[in-house]
This record gives sequence, C-alpha cells and structure tokens, in this order.
Amino acid sequence: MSRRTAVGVKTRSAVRRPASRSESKELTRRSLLHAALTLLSERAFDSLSLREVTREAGVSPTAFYRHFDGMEELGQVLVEESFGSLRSMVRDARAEAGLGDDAIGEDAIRRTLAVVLAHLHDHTAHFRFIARERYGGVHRLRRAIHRELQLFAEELAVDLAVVPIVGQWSADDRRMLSGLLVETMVHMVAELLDAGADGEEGITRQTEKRMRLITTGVPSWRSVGPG
Amino acid sequence: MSRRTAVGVKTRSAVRRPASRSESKELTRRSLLHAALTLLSERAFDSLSLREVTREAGVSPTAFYRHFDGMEELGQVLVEESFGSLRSMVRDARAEAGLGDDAIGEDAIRRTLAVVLAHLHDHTAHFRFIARERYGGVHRLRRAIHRELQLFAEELAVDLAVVPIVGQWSADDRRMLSGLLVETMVHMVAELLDAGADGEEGITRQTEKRMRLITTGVPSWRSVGPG
DNA sequence: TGTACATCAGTGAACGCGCGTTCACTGATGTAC
DNA sequence: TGTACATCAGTGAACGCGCGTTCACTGATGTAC
Repeated sequence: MSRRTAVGVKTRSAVRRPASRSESKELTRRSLLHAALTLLSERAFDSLSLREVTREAGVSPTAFYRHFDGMEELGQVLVEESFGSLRSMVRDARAEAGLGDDAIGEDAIRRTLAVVLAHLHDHTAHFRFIARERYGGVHRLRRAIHRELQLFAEELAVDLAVVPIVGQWSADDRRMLSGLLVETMVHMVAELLDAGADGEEGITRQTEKRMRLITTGVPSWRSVGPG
Repeated sequence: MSRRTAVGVKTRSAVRRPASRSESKELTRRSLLHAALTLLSERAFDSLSLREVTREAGVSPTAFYRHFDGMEELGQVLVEESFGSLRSMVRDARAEAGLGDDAIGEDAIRRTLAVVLAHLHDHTAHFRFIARERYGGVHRLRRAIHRELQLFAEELAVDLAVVPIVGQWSADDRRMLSGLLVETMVHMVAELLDAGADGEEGITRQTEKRMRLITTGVPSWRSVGPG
C-alpha cells in the first residue's frame, strides 16, 4: 500500500493514487459504466435508474452529470463498448476459421466456437447486455444491435464466397447460410449466459452438432426446390 | 344503444350492459390484462408500473387489487395466456406438418410456417411478450418461457421419430434437429415482430430457405464426424 | 312483485419513498509567474 | 521552489413528481323473505 502496485501486476482492485485530475475522472467514468453493467446482469436497461447506478458506483447522483447527459447516453456508450467486444471477437473468429479452398469442416467450426467461448468469458457483461436488449424494450438499442449483427452476417457471407461449393451459390443463398450460422452462434451465447456453468458443455456440444448439420446440407443444396 | 347488441354481431367495442356483477368484474380484469399487453408492445415488463396499467385500462389504481395481488401475479397470468396461444399454435402446426413416411419436404415446411404466421397475426401481443421476456430482466419469466420452448422442441423430437432417416438417429441427434428447427422458427417470429410489415416477405422467405437447408443435410448426416 | 339488508367492485384521499434534475458549494489539482 | 489564482470533479440539500399500498367510502348488484 505504501508503494505503487508492482509493475506488470494488473489487479482489478489495485489501489493506486490517480496521477492526474483527468485520470481520476476517467476512473469514475469507468466505475459508472461498470456499475451499470453489473446491475444489467439481472435487470433490463429499461428499468435501471440513474441513482441506482451512482449508488452502485459509490458516487453521488450529481456526479453522474459530469460524465453523461443522462441514462440514454450511458446506454449508447454501453452499446458501443459491447460492439467493440463483438468486433474483436469477429476478427479473431474470421482469422481462426480460416475459410479457404476446403469445405467448412469440423475443425473450422470447432475453432470458431472456441473463439466465441473465449470472448464470452472475457466480456460476459457486454454479451449479456447485447443478448438482453436485442429484443428488449428500448427501440434505439434494438436497432443498433440488429444493424451490427446484420453487418457481421454480411461479412461472413462475403468470406463464404471462397468456399468451394458455396462460391457458386447466389449471393442471396450465401446470405441465408451465413445468417443461419450467425444466428446459431448468437443463440448459443444467449443460452450459455442464461444457463448455469453446468449447462455449458451440453449447449456447446449441441451447437457444434447444429453447425455440422447445417454445413452437411451444403453439397446437396438446391436454391429452388424440386417442382 | 337502446337495445342489446344484435345477436351474432361481435364488435370489439360493442357497448352492452354487463349482465352481472361477476361478468362486469371479468371485463375489468380483461381490460387490465389488455392494457398491460398494449404497454408491453414497446416496453419491458421490468419497467411497467401498476399505475400505468390502471391508467391505460381506465380504472383507479386501487381497483387493480380486486384482481391481482400485484404486478408479479399479472405477469404470471400473461405468461400462462401466452403459452395458451403458443400451445394452440403447436397443436395446429403438428397437425399441418403431417410428419409421416415421407422426408420433411417443402410442403411440410411451408404449411408449418403458414400456421406460425397465422397465429402470429392473431396473437401478436402474446408472442411479442414471449420474445421480449425470453432473455429479459425477470428471472421467473425467463425460466417459464425456456421450459415451454424446451417442451415444444421435445415434442417435435418425438414426432420426428416417424420420419424415415431421422427415425434411425439417436434420440440426442433428433433433439438437436428439432431444437434447431424450433429455434429457426422462434427467430423468425422475433424478427417479424421487430421489423415493419415490409420486412415480412423477406424474413419468411429466408426462414423457409433455412429450414430447407437444414433438412437437406439430414440424409448425409453422420452423428460423429470423420477422423 | 316489493322491501330490507348484504355483498363487493371500484373510488379518492392520503402516506412515505425513490426518482431525475437544479443549484450553490468545496477542496484538491492544475497553471502562471 | 513558492505563491496566488483558476479550474472543475464530486458533494449535499432541495424541488416537484409518480410510485405502490392503505383505508374508509359509495352505490349498484344480489339475496332473503
């Protein structure tokens, strides 16, 4: 306590004197966002009050206004942060999946799911926020989340163009496939967040099977069904 | 106005003197539930107040207590009603799909989706309530909804046992397939509720394709992958 | 059918409480010289 | 380095408001005779 925290040791609750006014302001801002995310783990954003957030963060209600216009602005920041998490995950997943000249094999599926699970553990609160507000009571949040997931699916659709058979498909069919794969992963995340730790293995195993069944259908797919 | 409403003419807002005290009580109860569902179309249950509901229903706040213990009990009733809608849909869908000696064909898929769409139009508010609270902020509601959807998927898994190839699968694989099909339909419902009327055709067409791709994979499915 | 009493769905006033937001403030940090 | 002043993150009191819940009530409906 009498010295600075040892170099290289990052402790969540490391007590160290903030170096400057702006740094200390940033700390308060972070603790407000953190407090909101904590409360959102079992509440809808809709029902969160400004005073609850400041109480959880350990500052006075008025301090809130030094950082945000109101709860709506804080919500927007949470969305942006959560999308940051999502995008970094997508980047990793695309790298790991390594779509190329091969069909979408078991390995690609397993590696992708591993990336999702890793990010889920690192950004649980962000992912829960997205899952909860995706169809929640706040229109602006729903729209923002929808747009972001759409974007993700469209990126995957483009990636899929290099996969052998899928490369011959129409763009619409590719979007259908990528949308189904993305939705299957999103659903897994939502279920994992809602289930206890003991449900984890069953859910991931089922999801892996689902992804395999979907890709199994690829070689026999016909865009328009038989007469 | 001077006479009773004509026999056989059912008008939503038909003004007729309630025949009895209990009948008039029931009318108020219905209007409280209706008011809640109306407000829930763009709000989370979490954030709904008792006074808002009574205001919307056009009665005094105190009247609420003649019908429900509090908001939580009203929520439970909404869940039960919504599940009533869901179960009647499932019954229709199972009858229409007519799973039997044939593979799951385009017709079965189309008929099933038609049933879902019909029920969606008749019970929009109930379905929206389920979609919103499925991963919403109220634990009890999440659990109830999860259990009900699980049940639905398990029923479908049992039905699938009569389908040629699927009949040879392990029970676990059949549950995987039914879970994926159910989730695909639930996702369609959620998207339809969130999109404008002009999104409807695109969403249903994509869903139909997704279901066809899934069933396309069935003949080539191997429970454990190669290698 | 008429009368006298019981029931009870819905009312309106009142309560204490947490809410969002304002305001003038305090005192540590930052800056100019 | 030391001093005098400016900045500004966070405070605490205060406001008016909508909340859930209580209570004694009213008056239409129901029932007993």
